[in-house]
Amino acid sequence: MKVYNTLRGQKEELQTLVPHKVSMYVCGPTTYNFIHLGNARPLVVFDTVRRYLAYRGYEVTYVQNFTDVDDKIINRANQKGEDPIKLAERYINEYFKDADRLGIQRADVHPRVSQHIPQIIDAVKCLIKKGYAYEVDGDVYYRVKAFSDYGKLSKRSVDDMLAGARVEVDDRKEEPIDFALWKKAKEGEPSWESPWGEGRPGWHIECSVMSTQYLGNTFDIHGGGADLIFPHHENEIAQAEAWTGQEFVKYWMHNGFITVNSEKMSKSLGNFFILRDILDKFPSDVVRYYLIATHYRSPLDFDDGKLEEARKALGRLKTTLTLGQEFIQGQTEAATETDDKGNAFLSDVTALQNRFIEAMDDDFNTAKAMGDLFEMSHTINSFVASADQNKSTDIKAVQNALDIFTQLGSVFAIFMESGEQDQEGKTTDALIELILKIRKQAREEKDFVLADALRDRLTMWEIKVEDSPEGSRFRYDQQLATSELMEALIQIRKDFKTQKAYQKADLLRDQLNEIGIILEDTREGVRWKFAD
RNA sequence: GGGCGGGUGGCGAAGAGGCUAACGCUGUGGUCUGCAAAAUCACCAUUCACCGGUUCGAAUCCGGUCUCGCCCUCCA
Repeated sequence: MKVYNTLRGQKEELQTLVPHKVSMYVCGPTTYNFIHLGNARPLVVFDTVRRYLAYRGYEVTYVQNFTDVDDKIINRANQKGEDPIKLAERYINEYFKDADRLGIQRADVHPRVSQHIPQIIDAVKCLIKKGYAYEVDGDVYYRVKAFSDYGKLSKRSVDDMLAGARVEVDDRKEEPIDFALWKKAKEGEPSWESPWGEGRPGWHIECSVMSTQYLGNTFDIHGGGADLIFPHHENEIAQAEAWTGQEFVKYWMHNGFITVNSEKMSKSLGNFFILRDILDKFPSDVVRYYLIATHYRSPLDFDDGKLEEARKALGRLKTTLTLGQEFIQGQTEAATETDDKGNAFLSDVTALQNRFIEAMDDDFNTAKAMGDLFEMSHTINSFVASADQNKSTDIKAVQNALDIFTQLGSVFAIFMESGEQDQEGKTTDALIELILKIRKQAREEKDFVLADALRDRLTMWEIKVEDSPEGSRFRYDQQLATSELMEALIQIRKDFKTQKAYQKADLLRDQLNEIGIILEDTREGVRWKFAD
């Protein structure tokens, strides 16, 4: 298995510290706002890495931090007149809501800066003692020149950086590139007691301290966005390796950016999209598919059309699932063995599974692996189309193939169940069923004008209707409002009445009653309400 | 200015020396269907920014040119 290591700029064979175990740390968000789509990319990317490693038999220990002490949090809290730690806490909770919706597995540990102050102080003390840091008037700075490997991750030289001089000049620092480990307390900021007086940690020290605390002085994988390479990750190395004297991280992984019109999506440019707004418009597995259909190190351009395309593509994979499950459904007896035809089919499926694994083993090539999944989809579809539902060996073959297909899909978490349907969802489904029932009758009566009109109306609500000899099936992705469907139904009933088909109109009213909806005819029109 | 990574069909996106340049979207035609949809089958890049070179052989390696993005400052 190969992983691209930013540290050496090449793909390397993954050799973990402990065989069959992987320890990984991913930089989490600074929680002062809802996360945006750009923040979601590393979440999904590294969640996928984690899931795949587990699929390959690794036991993964996963740590992701929260930066809950930071300038931005403080600024925002002061604006709102709120306690900074409380504000950060609030957004941590919001973060979990979004991450859960996206199907991100919780980390084994989610450490927060505010809960690791003593350990951070110890680390700073150690760095001072070893000559890697110095105190100036309540502030503590890292002495970059003391760490000879500085720049090894971001591949820049200290001399170049000093020459660059885009760094803010501060006379109290020995060198402009020295960075803060501990900041002296200012008015209105959260602060803690330390040997250098009241203050708070600098940004970079937290990750060095918390990652090594939970994963050891050396651990396997450290992930994050490419913009963290410098200075954040470079500084993490400088801090951790200086005080432990050991290699900090074996493999550094960095994801590329999401762009909008080829410009980086970022808070400072203001061209960002809040994740939950997107999740309100598109199902989370579609968003996951979109984020993973491109290799994690490549830039990824965003617009609504991309998600629409993702929805269609993913729909194709899900159709295979539906088709396959329908084929199996109701068949109690599946053979224990498959016949020659089934074996040939299954060996095709297995070959594609191996290609999937090969692709993922090559630095998590999700784009390639996704292609293999589509080919598997074709293979299964065509077998199902030609298979005999009365042959138990065929049933068995489809079952085995679907097992493989869903297992690979679960590595990407793209076959998410819609979850617990709420009351409104159930009513929605019942209403659609009702419309289909009316349509079925119309078709039996060869009233195709009505049948097509009904389908058109459903299509208008973006509900897809598919007829098959077994009956009609419907699918829809977006959350539908009951009120919209009711409008359609009321219109249908009105049409019945216009045609003087009163029996049908009355029947429809009774059927709505059964679902728990009461119609009231008034002079102005028709009103409806839920029965209690 | 320095560092890093790109430029592949109408669009998105794999491929990193040699099988027909994956896969998805879009489009076209056939099967199926009351008509559709879904499914299915077939077709859609003689060519991989450009110019040279290495090689029996290059989209893939080397040199140059053009061009785009990112980092060098808080940012995933």
